[in-house]
Amino acid sequence: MRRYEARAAIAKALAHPSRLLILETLEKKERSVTELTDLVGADQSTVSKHLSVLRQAGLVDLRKEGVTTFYRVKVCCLSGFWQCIETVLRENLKDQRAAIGR
Amino acid sequence: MRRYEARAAIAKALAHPSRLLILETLEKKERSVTELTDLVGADQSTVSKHLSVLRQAGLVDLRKEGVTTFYRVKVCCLSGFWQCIETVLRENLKDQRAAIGR
DNA sequence: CCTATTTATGGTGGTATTGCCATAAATGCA
DNA sequence: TGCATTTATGGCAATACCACCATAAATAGG
Repeated sequence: MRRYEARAAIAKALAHPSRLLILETLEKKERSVTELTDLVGADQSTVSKHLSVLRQAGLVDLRKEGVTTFYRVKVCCLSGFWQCIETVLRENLKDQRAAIGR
Repeated sequence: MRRYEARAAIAKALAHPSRLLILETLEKKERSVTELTDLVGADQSTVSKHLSVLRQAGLVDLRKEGVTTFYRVKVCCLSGFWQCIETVLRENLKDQRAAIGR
């Protein structure tokens, strides 16, 4: 069961819309907290905590340059995750349509 | 942002150790609620609710046969998810070792 | 018909998550 | 030094999640 707790901890870090947005953005290039705060549109402290969650899970890494902190994606396996999610969403949509059409 | 909420809903369904155990078990073959309750080792009502969460997310499907309900995996994309999680866990372990060794 | 089995659901208490505010710490610049 | 900028953290209230208990509903068997 220990094994599944470790896995669930990663999934939990992925289980928030703002964090998914952040992750996908960081996949393109690194960003400062200020930039990510503008992107997400929440309080700076809120974004900082989201970043902390992603970091604890080992999904992102940071690089300090003077007073600003640049975050970047640490792992290279996210495409598998995105694909899985998108597949499920497509299936669900298809089922919904089928249910309505009947 | 709507798009990320839909994605996060799927990730949320994956963000619990019991649900991950259930999913991985169902990948092999369909199971009844009783079987899954024994497997997880929680209350039957708890397992039933976990299954409801997985179903709402579109991750599992059910088939009723008399009084028993058989659940089965509905999507075929989970391997991408497992691989991503495992990769992250391996990376984290490696980093931990490196941090201790220094 | 009565009973046992199987599953789902309402209720409840405890815990965790989330968001914002205020603020501290660190850095850079005039 | 004084001040602005950038992040991180503690505090707190609202919400969501989770586990169990009790129980209802449906079916199968005697």
